[in-house]
Amino acid sequence: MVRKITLAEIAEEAGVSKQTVSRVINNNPDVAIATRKRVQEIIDRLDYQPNVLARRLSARQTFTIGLISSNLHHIGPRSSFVAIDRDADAAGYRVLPYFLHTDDPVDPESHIRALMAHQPDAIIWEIARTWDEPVRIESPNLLSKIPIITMEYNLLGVPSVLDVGQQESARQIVHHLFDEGYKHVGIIGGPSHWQVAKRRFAGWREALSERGITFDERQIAYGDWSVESGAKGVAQLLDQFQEMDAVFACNDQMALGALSILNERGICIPDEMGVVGYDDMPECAFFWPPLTTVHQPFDTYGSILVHKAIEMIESNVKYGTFEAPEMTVIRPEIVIRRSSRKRL
Amino acid sequence: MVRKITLAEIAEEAGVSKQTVSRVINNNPDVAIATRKRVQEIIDRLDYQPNVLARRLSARQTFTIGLISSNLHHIGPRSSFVAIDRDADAAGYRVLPYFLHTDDPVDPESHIRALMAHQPDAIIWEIARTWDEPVRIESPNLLSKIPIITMEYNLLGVPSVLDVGQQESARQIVHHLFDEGYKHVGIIGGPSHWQVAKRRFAGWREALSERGITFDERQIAYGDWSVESGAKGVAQLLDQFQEMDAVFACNDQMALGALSILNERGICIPDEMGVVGYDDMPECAFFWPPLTTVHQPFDTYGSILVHKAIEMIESNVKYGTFEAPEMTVIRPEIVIRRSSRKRL
DNA sequence: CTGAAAGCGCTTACAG
DNA sequence: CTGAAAGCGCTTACAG
Repeated sequence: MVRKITLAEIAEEAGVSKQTVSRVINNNPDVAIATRKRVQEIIDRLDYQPNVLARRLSARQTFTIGLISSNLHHIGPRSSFVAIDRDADAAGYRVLPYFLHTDDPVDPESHIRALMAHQPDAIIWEIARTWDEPVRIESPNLLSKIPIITMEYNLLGVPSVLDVGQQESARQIVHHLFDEGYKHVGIIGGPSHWQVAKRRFAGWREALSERGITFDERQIAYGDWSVESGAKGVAQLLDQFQEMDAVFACNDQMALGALSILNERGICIPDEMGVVGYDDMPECAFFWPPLTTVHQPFDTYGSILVHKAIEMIESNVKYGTFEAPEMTVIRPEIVIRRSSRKRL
Repeated sequence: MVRKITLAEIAEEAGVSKQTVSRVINNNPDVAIATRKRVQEIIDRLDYQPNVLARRLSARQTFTIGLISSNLHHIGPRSSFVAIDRDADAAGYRVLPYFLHTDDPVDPESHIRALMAHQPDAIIWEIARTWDEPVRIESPNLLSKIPIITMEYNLLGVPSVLDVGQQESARQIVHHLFDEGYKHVGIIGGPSHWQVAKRRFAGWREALSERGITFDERQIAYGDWSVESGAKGVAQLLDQFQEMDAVFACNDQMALGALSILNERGICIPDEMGVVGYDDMPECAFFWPPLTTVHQPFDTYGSILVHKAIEMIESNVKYGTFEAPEMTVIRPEIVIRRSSRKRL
């Protein structure tokens, strides 16, 4: 391996001390203009690039934000991640992502510990998983050192900085179906260990009960968020819940699967069957027919997470202490398209 | 900020030298069993986690692979990235991703230089962009130190390790349309600074010329890969190329946009109009009607890139030199679904 | 405005 | 099997 140029060599070449070179690369104003110019020229000529590892090791801060995130194949984690990465970059931080590649049970402590070894200034926990028993991070070592924040639900004993009204918007979209004149609303739920799946399911149940409808097991199918599972789910519902005239798929992908089966069987949407989804992925407006859904501003979620994390980091650097910022509340709105317009 | 436990403290506590602790955490066999046990117990009790930065700074290797990638909103870069991250993890490497968030012109040298500051063991350049004039990495400093590989096209003067037959499969899918009896095939192309867009376009043109068809500007619309642009593109084609009876959208998203407009206008697919896409994203089989497309094994692309990179890293570590591995050739296959089955 | 010294937390030869 | 010394490439007080 070819050796890389070091700060010491620049200092030597310029006939100054290492600190002076350090000041130049860090834009410290306490350098004479002539000195700065001479050093900078040598840096440029030798194509010198400071070693980030060394810099991070010796400095107080690494300007790094750890992120523990779900699989990027899902629109939510993906869109939030893109926003997190972009906004962190713009603020002078690097994101250190740690992606979970399976849907297996996760052990938050071990993941956070692994990330901690990289000395991030803060950690964002972006996994929407739920556990049968409450899970909290126990090790005080882990909690006290740097800010750790979560997306929504206070699962880990760490502050959640963002409250998304999943249940409320699910409730609203189901009410919308009733308002349109549909009577028998089935649901294709998400995997039950996802917190968001539970919330959306609860919203459906709440709307039913507000309409005085008795809860019925036949109205329920479960998917795994995938298109295939939405297709299977609607087929199962058509079979076991024959009076069904509308279906709430708990994400847009599953709604697409449902649309496909319904179209295939010649069931007319929205006249004979209403279909609604959740997320408002960019494709929704181009489904056949265009899909009514709940719009989630994932981009905003990501931005909020980064900015709260940075806020906490800066407090930590300045005062040696940090506290949870105020929780931001977001209420996703429903977007009505043709798939649910029975009255038209 | 609370202090973190260091190797020195473990050594002190255990009454051994730092090297011995180092040997324990690195699973070096040259440690007496009793010593190892005692040290390990203290490590566990104090919840010690070695500082990755310090380790990387002093060791020869960082076990890090730099990645320069396009926006993850596109299925290709995203799926490949997931595979790269997963396979690198499995092999004991961390991926250091650097995502481009805009579609603006990029300067490869500056991106590679920025990544280099993190001391990766190799770099994967995963941007499919093209430049008007040939772009090569000039700085010998950049090229000689660590392996840098690209996805396909030898854009940068660095080895490309994967050859995907984009043009050939585009050609095949257009021939498939002719075989089904379609006569007038329009195209919705991708942005022209994407290498893959050029290749797919060339495949379309090649098929036309093989069928003895004269090239006609009215048959062409350009999109930007998005669903919206596919919708606009097909509307434009319907307008300017009225005899059109089939359309090749250069990715599935744009094909979805096209399907939407065609359905909207009551044009029957596949009888009156054939539609084909490119990529075979998981949703394709559930479009209305299900979409004929070219299947790209993005997952495999990612795996190949990682494994070639690791191969080169290991050669570099062992022999202090590396060379470009053999290029792997992949020929994506077409997947025929209903959107193009005129003969049915 | 500039520099000599110490230190960040590890690993690498080398010696025994 | 174990350890004293030097070093990775920077930054941080501190002194002048």
